[in-house]
Amino acid sequence: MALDMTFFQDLESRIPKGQVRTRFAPSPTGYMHVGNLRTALYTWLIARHNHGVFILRIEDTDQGRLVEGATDVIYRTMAECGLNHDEGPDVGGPVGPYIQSERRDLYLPFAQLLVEKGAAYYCFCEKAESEEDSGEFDRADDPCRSLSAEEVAANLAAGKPYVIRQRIPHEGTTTFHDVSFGDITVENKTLDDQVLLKRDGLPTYNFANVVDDHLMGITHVVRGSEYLSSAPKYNLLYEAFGWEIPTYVHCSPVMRDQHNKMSKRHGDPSYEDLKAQGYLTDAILNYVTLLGWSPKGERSEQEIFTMDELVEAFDIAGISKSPAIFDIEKLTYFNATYLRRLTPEAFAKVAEPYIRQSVKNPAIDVSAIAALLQARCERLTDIPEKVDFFDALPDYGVECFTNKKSKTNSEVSLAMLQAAVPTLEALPAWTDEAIHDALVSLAEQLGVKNATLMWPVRIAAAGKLVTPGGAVEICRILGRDETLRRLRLGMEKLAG
RNA sequence: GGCCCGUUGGUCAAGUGGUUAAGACACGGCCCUUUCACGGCUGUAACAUGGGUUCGAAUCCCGUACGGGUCACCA
Repeated sequence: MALDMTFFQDLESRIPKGQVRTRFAPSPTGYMHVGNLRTALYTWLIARHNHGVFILRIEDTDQGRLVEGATDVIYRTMAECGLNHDEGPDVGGPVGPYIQSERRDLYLPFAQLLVEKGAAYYCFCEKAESEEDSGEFDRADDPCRSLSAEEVAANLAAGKPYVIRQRIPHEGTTTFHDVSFGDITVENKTLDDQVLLKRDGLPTYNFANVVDDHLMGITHVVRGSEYLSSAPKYNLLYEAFGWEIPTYVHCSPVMRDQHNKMSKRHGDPSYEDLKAQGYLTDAILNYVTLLGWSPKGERSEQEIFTMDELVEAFDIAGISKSPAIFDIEKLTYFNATYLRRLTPEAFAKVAEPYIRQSVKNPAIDVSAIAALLQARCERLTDIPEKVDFFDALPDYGVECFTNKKSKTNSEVSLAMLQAAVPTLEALPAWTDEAIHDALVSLAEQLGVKNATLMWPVRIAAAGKLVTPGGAVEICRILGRDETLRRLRLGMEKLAG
């Protein structure tokens, strides 16, 4: 079964020399967790920083774990995050196909090539019998490892099912290099003769990776540190093929706490969950990038980066070795910062649906409320409960009128409202400025500090201790009639 | 259990033999102020541990502890 190597040589010739090529290769599980997102981000960043090519490859060699619509989640998330790929299943490219199941016929010849070279062998053993959980790793030699060529040929001719295993040397050590972990050496006797080609003819993840990464000209392999221990076997494979070994970039996991990785199982949020919780994509990306990576060079006090700035600054050497705990508090800080940096118009646009969740009254100016909210919310989902009072005056108690710092109590508040109502009623214009000036000068006339007048007005207008915006803005948005109605209601409460 | 990896404040982290051991989040205080925020200023807080090497170790070596990963015809 001769392999047409000229085909592959031709493929390689189509990849420009020296071009940095990275790939994000998820298996379609229907869920983009934070660790995955970060890996995708780093992979993309490495490609863009080096003006290279970013490839999306779908690894679906596990027929038992296919999830309906799962690739859509991947495409959607990548697109939403701006992690655009240059080559992939949907956009094509010179080294496709980009879905492993569509490349299934490719792997057998390579496995056979390895057999010819003596780096792999056919194994006809029955499927893993009783898990003899011996506890200790014991590389008991597979009997098929020493089958003669004739025996193999006979078994093959008899149509016996088989797998192809990697033949790992008994002696010596293997060393590989990782960008952040440095050189790691292991003894070959601790490595097992892993399966390369499964009984169903599909490659295992480890084999498909080596073959595909080579055929796709991948220069930087970015993946989770859980693959660190299989890296030596990769090197042995590359060496057997005579292929150039790519640069390895292993990333430590994103943890939920000291002991556990972030996981769907524990209810940790995925990218989509975070979106649903009111987090902005840019904030998530900024935070996640800094979770396990830090910019080189001058100490920066600034942690807010645009994607362009990240592309510029991203340096592989800045990736850290130790696991990082995901801190929702800090993500929230980033989100708040991004929210504040939006233009007022952009903020109003993203905030409107949330404001409308509790403010149904069409007469209310939503953009005016948005303006009050912009410096006051950390997550978009905080919004509805902050502005519900615009629609319906809450049932509040008179004790709300008492505030030490503003020097108000029930008695004072009643007097203030009695003075405020006619003043506001007589106002020629209903604007922030007009209301503000009128109330401030009223306070001056009454010989009280601004707060003494503003506090009762705000309480009566909003029926809430804490509100976005002050008395002036709230009255303005409520409108004259509703404001006066509420202030009079407050007076009744205080008088009664 | 074997093998591999990791360990700087509560969290993210800078640091590659000589620093008063950055910075960010969170937390405390002060200022601003019409509530709450925003903003500004400021404070508390760290090199897991024991041995070396060295004139000098967060930085290098060895051990210990703790944590993580891996040991599939899953990825």
